[in-house]
Amino acid sequence: MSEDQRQLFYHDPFHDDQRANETLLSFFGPNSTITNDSSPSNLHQRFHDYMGLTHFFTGSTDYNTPTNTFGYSSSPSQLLVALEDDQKPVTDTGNLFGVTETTPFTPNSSSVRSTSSTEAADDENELQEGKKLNQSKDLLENERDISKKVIKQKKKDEKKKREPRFAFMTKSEIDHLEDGYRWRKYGQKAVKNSPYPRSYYRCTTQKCPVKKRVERSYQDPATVITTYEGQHNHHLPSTLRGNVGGGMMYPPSMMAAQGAMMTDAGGSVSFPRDFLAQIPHGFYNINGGRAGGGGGGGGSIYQQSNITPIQIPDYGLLQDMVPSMTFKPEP
DNA sequence: CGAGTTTGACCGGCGC
DNA sequence: GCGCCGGTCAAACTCG
Repeated sequence: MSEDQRQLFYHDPFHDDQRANETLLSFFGPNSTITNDSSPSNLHQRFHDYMGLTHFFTGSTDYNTPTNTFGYSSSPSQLLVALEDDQKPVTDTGNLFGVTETTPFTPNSSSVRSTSSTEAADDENELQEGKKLNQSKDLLENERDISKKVIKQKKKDEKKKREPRFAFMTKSEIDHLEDGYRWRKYGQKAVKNSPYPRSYYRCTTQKCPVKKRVERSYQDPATVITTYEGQHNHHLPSTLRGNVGGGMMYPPSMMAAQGAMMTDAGGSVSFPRDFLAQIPHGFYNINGGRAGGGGGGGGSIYQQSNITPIQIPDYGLLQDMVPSMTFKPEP
């Protein structure tokens, strides 16, 4: 790997701060070797490397797949790399976005209460009225204290056990890339050593725990680093960009690509569909704004999406890796 | 008027 | 203990 590559793939987007455990992974998986070699065998290898990540992406429920997490981009951008929370190879499936373990917390007051209620019963027989009042007062306070402590501890634990994260870099002029979900900005902070601020977004869907951070790389201002945290517990908002929640909206060229790949021998996976579905931002884009409005005829991804091809140093263009996709602009 | 954004304040974790 | 920093809150504001 060249130094450039290393920087591109292993640069901590958060400036190597305490989140050093967030490792930048190649979009094609940690073990993939990405070169400019676009020979069929190599592409096959790339594909399988990628599919490792794809399987990781694929959740058990529809809305937990990155397909839905990322939704459908309408921003002119291009995915560069993806990174994931842990350094370990991406092998687990379906847990990328945090999975399920968000157990709703209820302070353990029931046990506290049962204890206190028995004690209170004993007290009834043994203590005088005033004493009883004082004791129950104390008990109440104790209960409160315990609850507070439990809540504090729980919060601590929750912090330790951070939501899984997934981050990726895109080339985009737009900071906040459209991904099909609705986000509410709840904060913005200046980033140390960077002229560009970091924005904090929360999914606007009720009780959805997903957050995302968006910041521009100070090393490459054209690069936007997006970090998702948590897992959507709902489908894509159907009101957004037409019926995105309901079905795929591939451009004709992609459908063609899908067909081409699905007939490909040996592949047990429906590559283009899966692949495209996993692409977070910008490979195609229903845009230049709205899917519903765009309308119109077929054409290339570029034509439909404003995607500008970019050359990543030392890497092939992504369309080299995915030759079945119609990446060339139509004349 | 509701939904989303802005922005200063606040809080907790962490390193020194 | 103190200061720094990242993350979040919430009041004020904007926009459609």
